[in-house]
Amino acid sequence: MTLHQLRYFVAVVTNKNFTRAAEKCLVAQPSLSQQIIQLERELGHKLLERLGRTVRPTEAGKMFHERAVAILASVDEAKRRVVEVGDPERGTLRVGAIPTVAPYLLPPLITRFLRDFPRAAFEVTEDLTEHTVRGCLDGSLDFGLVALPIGDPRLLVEPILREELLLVTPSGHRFRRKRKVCILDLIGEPFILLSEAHCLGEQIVDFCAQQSCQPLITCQSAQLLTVQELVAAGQGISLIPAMACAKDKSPERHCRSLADSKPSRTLAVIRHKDRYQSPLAARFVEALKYYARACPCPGVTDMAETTSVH
Amino acid sequence: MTLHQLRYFVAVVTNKNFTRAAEKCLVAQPSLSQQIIQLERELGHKLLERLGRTVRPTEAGKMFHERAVAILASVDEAKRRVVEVGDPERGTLRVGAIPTVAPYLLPPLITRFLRDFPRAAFEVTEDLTEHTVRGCLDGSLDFGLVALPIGDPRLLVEPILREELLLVTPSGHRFRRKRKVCILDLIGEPFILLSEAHCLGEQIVDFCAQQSCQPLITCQSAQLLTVQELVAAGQGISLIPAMACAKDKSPERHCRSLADSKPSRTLAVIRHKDRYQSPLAARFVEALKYYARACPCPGVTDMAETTSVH
DNA sequence: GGGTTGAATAGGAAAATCCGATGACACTGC
DNA sequence: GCAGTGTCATCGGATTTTCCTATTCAACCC
Repeated sequence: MTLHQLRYFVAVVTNKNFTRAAEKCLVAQPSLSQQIIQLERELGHKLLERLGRTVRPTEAGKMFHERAVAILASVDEAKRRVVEVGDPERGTLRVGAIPTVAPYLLPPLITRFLRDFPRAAFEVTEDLTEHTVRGCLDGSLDFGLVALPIGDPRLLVEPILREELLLVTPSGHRFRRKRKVCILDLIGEPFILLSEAHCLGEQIVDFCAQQSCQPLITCQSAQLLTVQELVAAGQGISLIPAMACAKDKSPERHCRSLADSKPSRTLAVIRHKDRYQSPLAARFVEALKYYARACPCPGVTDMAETTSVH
Repeated sequence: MTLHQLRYFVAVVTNKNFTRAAEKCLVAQPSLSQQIIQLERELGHKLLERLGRTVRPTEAGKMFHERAVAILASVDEAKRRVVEVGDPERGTLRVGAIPTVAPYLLPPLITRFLRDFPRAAFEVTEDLTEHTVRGCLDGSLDFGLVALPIGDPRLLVEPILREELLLVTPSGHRFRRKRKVCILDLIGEPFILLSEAHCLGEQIVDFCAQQSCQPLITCQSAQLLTVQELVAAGQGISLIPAMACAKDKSPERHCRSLADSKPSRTLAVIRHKDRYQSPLAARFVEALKYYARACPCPGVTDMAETTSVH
């Protein structure tokens, strides 16, 4: 058995296809096929079912895949830890973050962190909550930045900051003339919602349902930026995280707090409970908390020193 | 990085010597040297300090060694689990046991188990408590049979049976004429002790100290069998586990229970808390408990259904 | 059926690994 | 000191493994 064989096998399972897997692994398809066949021969079991056009793992294959991913992650971690020995400020931090957080929180944070730790390096992976969680579990991420709630008991969840969701309206909207806008004012208002694939989209729907306020959803978009631009274009109003509003300098739209029940979300760092945390990673989490306290952005409040919840 | 390189590296660390490691790995020494050098080059760090005649790992090397052992164990486990898929009664059980237990408990148990599960296989490793514990921790053993106490919090400890330590005397000893022998009768009596490397040796010393009874230790031996033979040869008396007495058919020595405070030890199965337990391994632990209940040997009592202790 | 997609096979090239012989170095014993 | 020994690194060539291109074979799709 070879680590290459494990890599090839994992690639086939994730791509469900030999040819694409071979491309990803930068080898020719026959080479990959041979290695898989040899792996199966050594183990004495078929790992993959080749049925016509699709490939999927057998029962044994599923089990083996799980272990193979763990082994590869473990190899990777061993390598990275060797680099860290003797210079705890050197190393690569693999950070996952959801798309509604990553562009607003990470760039200033990473910039500042690299000023203090110039020999650190970053690998940022922007993806939905589900994938970020999976990355933390299988070891391909050191930690993830996501919004609560997070349920997995294998993860350590540290709340970092609470972020208000602000009302964003086109500049010329009639709400601008109101002294205050309440949640129930949104009823019947054309509303632009983030796709429910994002946890933020879900959370807004839940919040509105709780407040018995059903806005008139006119449009669903996959990106926060698109939502903002649609608002500017006069297609409706929306609720947007405070940090996204703070970054938004466009004169065509305007952000404000709701007057009565202010919706918010809590961002948290998640990481695997049992996995080793490098000194550098620990420093980054510290920096993150410090940043939350010092954040100049209105609508963002740091968490009181909470103990970790799972 | 290659799995072979990891194996070679681990072999060098355990043997503290390239040449011997190469022999163990069934390759020539230059091949092994090259692979180690390449591994070090890839990681960008020296892993081993070659100082004159001895080799020892650097700081980075120690850390990497720990991970390498875990990775290799994990590869091994993945292989073994593939074999188990589809036939949960097939597989290899890697059992560790201390020398004062292994020859008395395992042979009948394994014989009986193989009658019920003929497609199972065994790999028995007989070694002192410390090594057995280490094997369970690093994954080279599925479980271990040891005597309490066991302190490591990463282990699951299930007490199996309590075994009395019986007094063994030469056939013609004056104790044979006594109706009962008490612990304090042993004072000043020539006593043959098992080497304190064995936990049993330690336990007997502790027990005697507790009872303020200091026998006259005339001889320390590394094997239980040697102790028994020395007793038969009239060199003294000793305390021997009940199962060892039951196996002992020699007419030259005689076993009996102490009349007052009966010393005993508790045997337990230990295994890693987080590691996967194969169905077959679970069946073996069951068989072990069943055997403890049905054990025909006087001085052995099974544990009441206890919850696992750590 | 002809076209397409995708995995296996074949044969030879390229690369990695291995081996024996040898060199370099330190320690040992006289 | 100085030969002797134990031990790891280096060298050149043999062996084995891996990889690539070209091709075949099988399933699916019109």
